[in-house]
Amino acid sequence: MYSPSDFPPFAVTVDLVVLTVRSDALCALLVRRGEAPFLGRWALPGGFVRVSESVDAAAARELAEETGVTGLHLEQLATYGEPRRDPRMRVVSVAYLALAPDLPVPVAGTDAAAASWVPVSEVSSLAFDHSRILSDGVERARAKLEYTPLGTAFCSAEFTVAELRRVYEIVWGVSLDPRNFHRKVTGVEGLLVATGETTARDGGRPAALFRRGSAAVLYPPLVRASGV
Amino acid sequence: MYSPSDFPPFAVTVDLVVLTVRSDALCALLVRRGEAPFLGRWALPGGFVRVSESVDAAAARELAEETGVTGLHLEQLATYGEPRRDPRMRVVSVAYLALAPDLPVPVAGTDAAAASWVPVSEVSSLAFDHSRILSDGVERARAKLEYTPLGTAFCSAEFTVAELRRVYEIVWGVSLDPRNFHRKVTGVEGLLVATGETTARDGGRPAALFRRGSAAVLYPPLVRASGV
DNA sequence: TCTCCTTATCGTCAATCTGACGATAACCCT
DNA sequence: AGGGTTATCGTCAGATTGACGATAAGGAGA
Repeated sequence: MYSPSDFPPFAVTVDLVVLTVRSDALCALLVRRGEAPFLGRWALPGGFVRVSESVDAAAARELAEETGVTGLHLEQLATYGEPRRDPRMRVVSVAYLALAPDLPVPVAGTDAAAASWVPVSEVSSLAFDHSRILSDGVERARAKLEYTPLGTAFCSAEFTVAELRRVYEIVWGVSLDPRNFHRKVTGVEGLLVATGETTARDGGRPAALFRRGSAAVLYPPLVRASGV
Repeated sequence: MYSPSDFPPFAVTVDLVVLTVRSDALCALLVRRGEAPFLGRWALPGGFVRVSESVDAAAARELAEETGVTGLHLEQLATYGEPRRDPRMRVVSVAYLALAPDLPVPVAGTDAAAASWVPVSEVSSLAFDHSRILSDGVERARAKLEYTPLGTAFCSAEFTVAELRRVYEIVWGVSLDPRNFHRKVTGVEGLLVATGETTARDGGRPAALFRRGSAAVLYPPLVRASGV
């Protein structure tokens, strides 16, 4: 199989689809490219995998560099390896999906130009094949909200049912019945852990605060395209 | 970001998790390594991505070479990039999952040593990190049977409800109620298209033959761990 | 040919789940 | 105190589910 002598050399990079929910929109973290090709164009944050570093570790490192935060949910999305996706050389890019709560500031990247949160609905054409990667990431996030507790990754450590519902509404682009959503979400085993505290962020009746539970899979799932 | 001059070189390979259902077991296609390291050990089929070829195309090519069949379902599984997964050099491997109906013969690979179908329950430790890749592939297949029409990829072009049920039973390792399975599966929109023909393969009442429909997602899904 | 065996397919029924939506509860503001 | 707002609980009819009975339609052997 492998023959160490004559393998064709590739560059391997990681690209990050970092999503958050802020100001009523699903936003992605984008950087503006500071060099050719695609100079001045928006792109996904990312960079080379180092020789002694695992690909996963490279993604975590880039994520920390870009957001200034560690501990975010990070998972592999897919690998993109068309021969001509980078005009300069053969680059295979492993894309990762990260979900973040509404972070204080976009954090200026260490190397990249200005980084900022852009609503995914307003993203036009990105550098390289990054538009494709972004939409794959968004679709993955949408799908995962159905059957995993990933929606909570968009919330801070403690959150209310209404905040979680807003996440679902914004990511899915639908509106959900607050009463049915409350019933379902509190009924899913291991999704939410009540802290016992309440909060009154909105003038209405104070809402109970929850922390994410230990469930890895939602059963029953929250189905998209339904009145929930 | 990218700086073409000083990128660290990697070898990029594809590894294939090819699954089929045969003789009452979920089986994977394995090859026996003909060279060091791991000489004589079982491994997943795979090989180098060529310079001018996309990663997806490399996977499809290797799959055709190994099985002698084209047109199988093939999807990206994940990418494995630990620094020391190959003792000789830095190799990043993009793994693919392929599902095949019970193919006539294991087909001797062009370059690899003998290939054969091995029940996944009997697979012990494979070369490299291939055990991990295989179990990721099996888990992906199990999960995808729930909400995609992928079970049909294990069947030939025309199949009966009972054949599809056997696929589910074997892959999930459970036993399903034939009556409820029949009701659900024929109730899912776009999953099955009746051919109008029947077959009597098993002594019992002849079963209607179906072809896979156009549905990409099963709604409602067939939930695992239930009496279906 | 008739009976039995096997598998396919259709029905039934109670328990559960779902979506729609009414009713309260508990806060804020004026 | 009254009105506005959000949270949470309840109710109810319709759909879905799992368990399982009943019937259909073939083959094998008596």
